[in-house]
Amino acid sequence: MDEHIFDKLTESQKKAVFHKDGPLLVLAGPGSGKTRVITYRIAALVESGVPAYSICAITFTNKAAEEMRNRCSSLFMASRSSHPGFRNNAHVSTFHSLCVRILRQYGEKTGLNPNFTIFDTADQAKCMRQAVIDCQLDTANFSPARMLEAVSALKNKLVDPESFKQQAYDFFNTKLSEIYHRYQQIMTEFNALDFDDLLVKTAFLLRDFPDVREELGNRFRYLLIDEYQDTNHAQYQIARHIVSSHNNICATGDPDQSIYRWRGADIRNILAFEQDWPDAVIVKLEENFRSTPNILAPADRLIAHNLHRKSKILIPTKERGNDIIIETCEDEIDEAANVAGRITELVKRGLSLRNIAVFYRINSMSRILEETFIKNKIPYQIVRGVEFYNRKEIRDMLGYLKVLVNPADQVALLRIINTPARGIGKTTIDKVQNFAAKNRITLYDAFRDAGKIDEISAATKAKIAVFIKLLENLKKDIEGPVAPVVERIFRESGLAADIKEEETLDNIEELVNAAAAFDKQADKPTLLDYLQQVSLFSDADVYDAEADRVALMTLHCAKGLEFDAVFIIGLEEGLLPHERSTENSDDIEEERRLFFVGITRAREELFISLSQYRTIRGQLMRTIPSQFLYELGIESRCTEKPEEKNTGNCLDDGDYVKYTHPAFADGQLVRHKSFGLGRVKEFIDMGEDSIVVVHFNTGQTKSLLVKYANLSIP
DNA sequence: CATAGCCGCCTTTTT
DNA sequence: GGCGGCTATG
Repeated sequence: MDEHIFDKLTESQKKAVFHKDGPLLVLAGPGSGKTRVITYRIAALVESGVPAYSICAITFTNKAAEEMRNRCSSLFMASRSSHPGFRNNAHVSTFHSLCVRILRQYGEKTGLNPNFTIFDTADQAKCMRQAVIDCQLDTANFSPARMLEAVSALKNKLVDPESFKQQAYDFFNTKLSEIYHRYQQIMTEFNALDFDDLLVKTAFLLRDFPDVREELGNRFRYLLIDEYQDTNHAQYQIARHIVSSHNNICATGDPDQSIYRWRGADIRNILAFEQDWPDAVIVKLEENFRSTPNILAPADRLIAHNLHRKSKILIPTKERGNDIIIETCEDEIDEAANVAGRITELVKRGLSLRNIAVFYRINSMSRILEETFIKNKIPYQIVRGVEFYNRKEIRDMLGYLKVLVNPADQVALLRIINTPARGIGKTTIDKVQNFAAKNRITLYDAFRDAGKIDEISAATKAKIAVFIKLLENLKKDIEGPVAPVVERIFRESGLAADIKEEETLDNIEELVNAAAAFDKQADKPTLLDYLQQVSLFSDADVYDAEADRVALMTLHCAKGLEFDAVFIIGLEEGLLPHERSTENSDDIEEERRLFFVGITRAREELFISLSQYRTIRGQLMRTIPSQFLYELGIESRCTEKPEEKNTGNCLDDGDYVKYTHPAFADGQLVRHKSFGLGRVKEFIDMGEDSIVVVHFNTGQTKSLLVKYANLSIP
């Protein structure tokens, strides 16, 4: 490989890229080239004689993995010496994909059937519902979603049902431990794993089987982990086990960009790296190559408001650019129109749509944008959760495939048993389920033996027999490439005949295309591999960065991406920070990091907006500007909007707004020196003279001038 | 047993 | 506002 490939790296980047063996932590701010360091480090390792197949790189999303694989191969393409097979040999994937691989190979040691299905949130909810009912509890008090959240938190900390039972001290936790236990039982019966199980089972496998640990350590001599700040405890343990024999771990991350605490991400992983690996070399990347100083400085001021944080320097390398523009709009419709107008303007100035993105806090905010963009003929793509694989026809189709591969998957079986309608209704299913429970067999086997169930009429038995026959026939030819199998099953299952709308058909076609793409990249495609991969696929992975369309996505999805122009909308209390995160300061800090991540995606232009009114759940609400706006520390001029119609869209009728006074949200807890604790009843936004009405615990209600009241947030 | 329509539930972020 | 589950009706 030509030496000059590495020439464009900075000195500190080189230090990380050419680091020899042993633990290495790359602490780096946004836009400093972390991911680039990993890619080049893979190249440098191979260059120094390390076989590519002994390198394992972990990324946060499948999309990032795909990109890294591509970048690696183009790096090698650019070099004079070729490294054939490199692309296929280095393992680049997410933690979850790696775990599937490990479990498929070694899982049987723990009694795991390798044909397992991976359950998504909807499947999980069905099982959890059953678990709660089986524990004789009410799904109203123990809502399945809540229970799943609690169980997930336990799994992320690697707490199994048995050890949790030991530490469950009160009523709720005792019940939770029963539910957790039952839920895992059900999952085992169905031969299914949820997302968390993939990590948990792998971590325990590595913990309990030194031979597996050793084999994996030999297989992967180098482990590189990107976005280390967002790893959870289970992932941390897996990483530790893999490198236990050689300590060749390289992690990159930025504590200020940790935005997945709610999902179990443990920021301590990155903070304690030096304690975990005392001989670790730390490389800091402090230069930012992405954003203009006009964007970086406010981002820096914002994040400085986080108290639980090691401060670090962000050195801009770009020339001065345009200031951030903050705009106050009438309502969300006005806000969307404003974004559309701005985008039209940017395009006129020569920016291409693929370099523009709009970020928001919650998915539901995309709807108005979508409608507005259609009206204004602005091409866009929404990078959104699960969407595609959540469609009914897709789930039905996958249901058939799953049952064929894993007949124990009862959730899938129940889905397809009467889809399309074949005269097997609830009553019959109940009878068969009872039979299955009584004889301790799977539901699938119970259906196969339905002839033995007396309560079922002969006519229904015949229908069941037809169904079972259908499945056996479908199963006959499922070897080889997946796409033809999907197509055949679509026809023969009767789903095809049942389709009424054009769009549904298009979706199925897209599924077949996805299967064809899978066939193409797999050495030896199997239906099982396909299903296990499809379950890990999501929204962000479908995002096409090459397409000339504006990208719309949540702030969480924006991680790792960058654009010339960025819009962040909905800077309102309750939305950003989100109301569910306003209870404790740790949550607020995470919201602030989220905003920080959004801001630092912008290369040149950044537009931030808020609406004075917003319709939430059908109710028109007056909003309060987000506290984060003040924390940017900018004096913001409300500029004219492109399609100018002066309707008092700017605070204080337009001219000059200085974001210095704090805003209070309704219901917010505050403390006053003499009145003590109270809750905000109302906040009247009048700039410097804003009034806050507080109902104090003493029973009194007071209207206070914010600038004199000196309220603190407890 | 199938279907339609209604009611009540939840609604942050995602692998 | 959207979905899942339940009920009433054919």
